[in-house]
Amino acid sequence: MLQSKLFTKIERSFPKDEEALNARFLERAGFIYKNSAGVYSYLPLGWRVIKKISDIVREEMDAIGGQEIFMAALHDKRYLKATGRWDVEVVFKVIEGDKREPSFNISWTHEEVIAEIAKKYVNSYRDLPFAAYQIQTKFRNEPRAKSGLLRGREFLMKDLYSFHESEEDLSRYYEEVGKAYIKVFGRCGLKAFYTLAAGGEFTASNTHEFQVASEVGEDTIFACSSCMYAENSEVSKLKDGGKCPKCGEKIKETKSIEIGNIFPLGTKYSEAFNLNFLDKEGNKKLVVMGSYGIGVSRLMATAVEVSHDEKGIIWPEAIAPFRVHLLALGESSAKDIYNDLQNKDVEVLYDDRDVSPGEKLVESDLIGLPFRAVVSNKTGNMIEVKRRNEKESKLMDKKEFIKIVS
RNA sequence: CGGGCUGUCGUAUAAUGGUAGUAUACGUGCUUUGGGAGCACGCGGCUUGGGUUCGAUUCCCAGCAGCCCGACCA
Repeated sequence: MLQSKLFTKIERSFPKDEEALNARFLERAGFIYKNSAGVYSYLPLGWRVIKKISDIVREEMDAIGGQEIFMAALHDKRYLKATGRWDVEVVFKVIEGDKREPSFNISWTHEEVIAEIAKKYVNSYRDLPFAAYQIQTKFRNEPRAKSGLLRGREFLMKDLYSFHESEEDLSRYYEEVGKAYIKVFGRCGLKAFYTLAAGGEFTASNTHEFQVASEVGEDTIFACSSCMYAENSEVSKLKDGGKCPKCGEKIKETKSIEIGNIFPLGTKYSEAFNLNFLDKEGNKKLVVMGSYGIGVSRLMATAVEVSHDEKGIIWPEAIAPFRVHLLALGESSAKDIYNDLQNKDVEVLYDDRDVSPGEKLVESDLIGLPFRAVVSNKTGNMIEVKRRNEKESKLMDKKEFIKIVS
């Protein structure tokens, strides 16, 4: 993409009303736009990141048999009333000025909705197990939105739901999902702790969260960085400096950001919706469910929080909006290199604007693409290539450069 | 929802009870080109309502909005 065509621009200064680093960088560099507190729009650069993350999530969910769907965001009150969760909703009045009681909520989670859908198709043990997921906007009536994209009233979430004939089969799948989640976060450049936690609104049993160590996190965990096991301080009996119950290494107390969670739901929702099946012996049984979430937009913010320097973002390669930032300084042109990269399907942002070298370099650091390639009258026929996470640049010819970034 | 702080050109800021300034962005022209270039000209602003006052962007009250702390929470 030509940077001169990008409709967003980079601000000279940080927004005055944001303290959270993810919001400061992402807003200033034009990745996102704040419409209201905790309500953000994704602009071209930001949406590219979201798409990268979503694609990784899709690949890993598909790999464990998840079938992608897209459910309604407006939920009649009967759904949440069936499970006694109607008092925690974000309500929606269908007609403005309507004085009647609200009868719909806007989606904050989909256990009830998918349980009802599943009821239509599940009759026999032969129909189980299966899993379905979606990536969709979730709405939460947060008393206090904060920390940029980390806690919004509206956010993007991947939610996966699984259906089983027994607790044992749920456990099997639950672990499979846990492993897929570690893969997702790893591919996104994040080291996540597999963390024992409480179930909250969703289930009475213990659950697991995926936590990324960060000072700005809202959670406190006791974590073993040797085997990546952790326990949330809400439920843990571990101590800072104690021994990891899994591998015996030292436990450290740390603040962390929750970027995913997995819930063994049991039969709470299938009971509420009479989601039954007949087993091999012809006995009627309740379907056993699990639900599994990844905060897609929160993941983007987390990547910024854990990967940046004083000059800007340092995107993990797999989720960077582009792979290469190509800068033409001064009178020079990098049009031919740009075309070559595009022919090789290398995602490149070409700064072809008529602005000073300093401005291009500063803004390039802020945007934080993995590779910066500079062409100027100093480089001659060569290209100065620098990785965003390294200090030194290298001069190389076009052939070598294309080989490295392809 | 309780507490605190803050609302001034697009952005970031300054001053002021009596004509609101600077930087940057933007427009025009010329020069310039390796870490946010220079000159000239131009465009553009006091969150809303009430109160005090001859006069309020400024002081007071309330609302609204944003951020932070707490409670709550993916």
